[in-house]
Amino acid sequence: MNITLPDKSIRDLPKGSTGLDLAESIGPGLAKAAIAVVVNGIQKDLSDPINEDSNVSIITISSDEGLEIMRHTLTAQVLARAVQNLFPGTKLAIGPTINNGFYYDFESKKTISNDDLEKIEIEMRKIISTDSDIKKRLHSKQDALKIFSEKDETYKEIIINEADQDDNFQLYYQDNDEFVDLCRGPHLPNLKHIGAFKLTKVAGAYWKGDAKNKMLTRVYGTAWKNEKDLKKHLIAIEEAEKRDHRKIGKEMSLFHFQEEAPGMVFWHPRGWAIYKNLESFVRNRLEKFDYQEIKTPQVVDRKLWEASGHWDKYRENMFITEIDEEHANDKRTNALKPMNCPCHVQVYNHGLKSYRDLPVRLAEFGSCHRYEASGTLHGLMRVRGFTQDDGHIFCTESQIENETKLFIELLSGMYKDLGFDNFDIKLSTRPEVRVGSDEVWDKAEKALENAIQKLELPFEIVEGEGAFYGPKLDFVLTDAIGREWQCGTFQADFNLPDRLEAEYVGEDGSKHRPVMIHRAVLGSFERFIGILIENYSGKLPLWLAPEQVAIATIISEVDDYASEIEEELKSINIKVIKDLRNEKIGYKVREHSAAKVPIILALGAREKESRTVSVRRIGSNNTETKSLNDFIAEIKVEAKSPSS
RNA sequence: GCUCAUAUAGCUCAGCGGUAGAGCACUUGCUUGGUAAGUAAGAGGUCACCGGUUCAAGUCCGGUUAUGAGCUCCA
Repeated sequence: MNITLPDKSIRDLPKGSTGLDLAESIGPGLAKAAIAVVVNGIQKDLSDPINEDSNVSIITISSDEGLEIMRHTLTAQVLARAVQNLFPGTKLAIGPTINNGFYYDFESKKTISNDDLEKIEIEMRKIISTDSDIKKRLHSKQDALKIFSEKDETYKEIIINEADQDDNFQLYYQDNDEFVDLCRGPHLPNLKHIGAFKLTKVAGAYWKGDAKNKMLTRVYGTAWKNEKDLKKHLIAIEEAEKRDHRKIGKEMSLFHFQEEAPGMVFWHPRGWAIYKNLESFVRNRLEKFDYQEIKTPQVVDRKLWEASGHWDKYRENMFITEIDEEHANDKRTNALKPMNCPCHVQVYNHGLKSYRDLPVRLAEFGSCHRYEASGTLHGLMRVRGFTQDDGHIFCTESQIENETKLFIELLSGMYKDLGFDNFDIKLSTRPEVRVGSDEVWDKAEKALENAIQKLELPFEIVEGEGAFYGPKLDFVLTDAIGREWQCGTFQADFNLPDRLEAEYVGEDGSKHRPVMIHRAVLGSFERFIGILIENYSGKLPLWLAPEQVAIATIISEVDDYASEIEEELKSINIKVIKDLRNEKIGYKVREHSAAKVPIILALGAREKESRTVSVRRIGSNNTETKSLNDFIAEIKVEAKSPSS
């Protein structure tokens, strides 16, 4: 039979040759490095026979595919075996690979904790050092079930029973046959191909990812082809931890949380300064795009939530308020608003609207409260009290396309000015369960798609992931270290205008339902500020920084000069810290650098004499001396918000 | 919400049955020093909360709350 290699060369091998035979026919080096093959696009074990003319490529650990196979073998054959060696009676569930590593889910009588990881690693290295071959046998369903039921591997039995095949269940063994695991494969032919690895954490995980099921113990690890790559990865994780907004927020005293209000931010002066800078940036942009800003109530009677449908669906996530009976006649049940849209419809409904008024664009910095499950709270990223840069557009179906286009223009400009040049767009289409006719969905999906295409932007379609009330666009930005954050959203809604009876008078003189579009660019201010802090490692651009210039004196004779500069900077709205303390300049520089003040001016006798300033910028160890007038002119321009 | 872990000074952490510790920060004295820590002294704590074991509990046990890592969830 003829085997076609990726370089199009053809080799003639006897029928039934294995991947290993093929590799050997090419060269001994490759035979040694080979770990698996891809036959006609499907990954196979090196020992699998090839029975017909095929396109075959050989996988080594240097490729992404090879690395994944190695991680897979490491978890399924080594980690699983090590845990069973150490903790007999542990049952195996599943052990897949993930980005940069792998995990395995176990059910064990012994609670496995982080302290056990080192012990498990040692056991794993012991197993690897045996250089065992990994062998595969195929079993019928019945045989496979028998093998695992004897071992009391409940989860493997479930997997086999739920599989649609009747035979060819792949079981992998190591040398002595003591350890067996069911696996789709392929695996390394021998444990000596395993590279560098480290177990990273243990955590609970539900069987099959369903909260109704039993909680299993999941052990996570990371694995690479060599020590160098492993180290690189561990350093990258450390770097990411250094920019954790909770850590930086504490260091810079931006905000805090406390027990009495879990998930609600106590903003400190400096953190709130950032918030205000961001808010006024957004406000200016919204005005430019013809939004009208409104403000609606925090506490609203349940009747409105019943009408909007939220009471039925999301009540368990709402903060409900009841008035103490002793103190009020009015015992109505209210809820803190979990979202702004029902209130926005109330504003829209006030006064008769004509088709000439559309589109109506209402915006609100809407404070919302949602009772999020306690385990999901996470710094500023996931909170219970937050403020959306929310907005709702009431328009006709035929206006959706243009509104989409305008929104993307608004959003891309804002992201760019905030320092995010790249973002992806995801278009989510109709889900199985939905409201509205197919005809309307066709039009709405088409409108969103057309708008993106006219702007010549790439996008991805996510089938069936739209909300039940309409299709949506999600905007995902990429931060400085390559992490993705979904922030912006644009959702057409055919449901709420109906439920809350929004109307406009059409050209024909009769009443029609407008389409409502829910949209946000940042998502929530809290979360977005968290993202900004992590993106910039706290070193925010001058216009967003809570304190912009620190004036640090070297000798007390220049205090008056420092005060003069302070006054001048304040007069052009620059936020200044004047540091006249009896400390050395090195001490002052260190302190203000740690506080991430963008600009430090050091003033000594020379500067006062020549009316200059010595400028030191955050992130740089160089200083630059320039005339006070030049500095003022420069900073005046630089500190301007990009929205002004 | 679930699993596991953690909770000691403003911050970072040590202490693990026998009178609460360190570094930094803070206050005061000396020091006017040229770009990431001058120097000395002082002050600062119901050891998260509630209960239990013990002659004796930050220390051991149980519960509560919060936080962390995952899981589930996110209108």
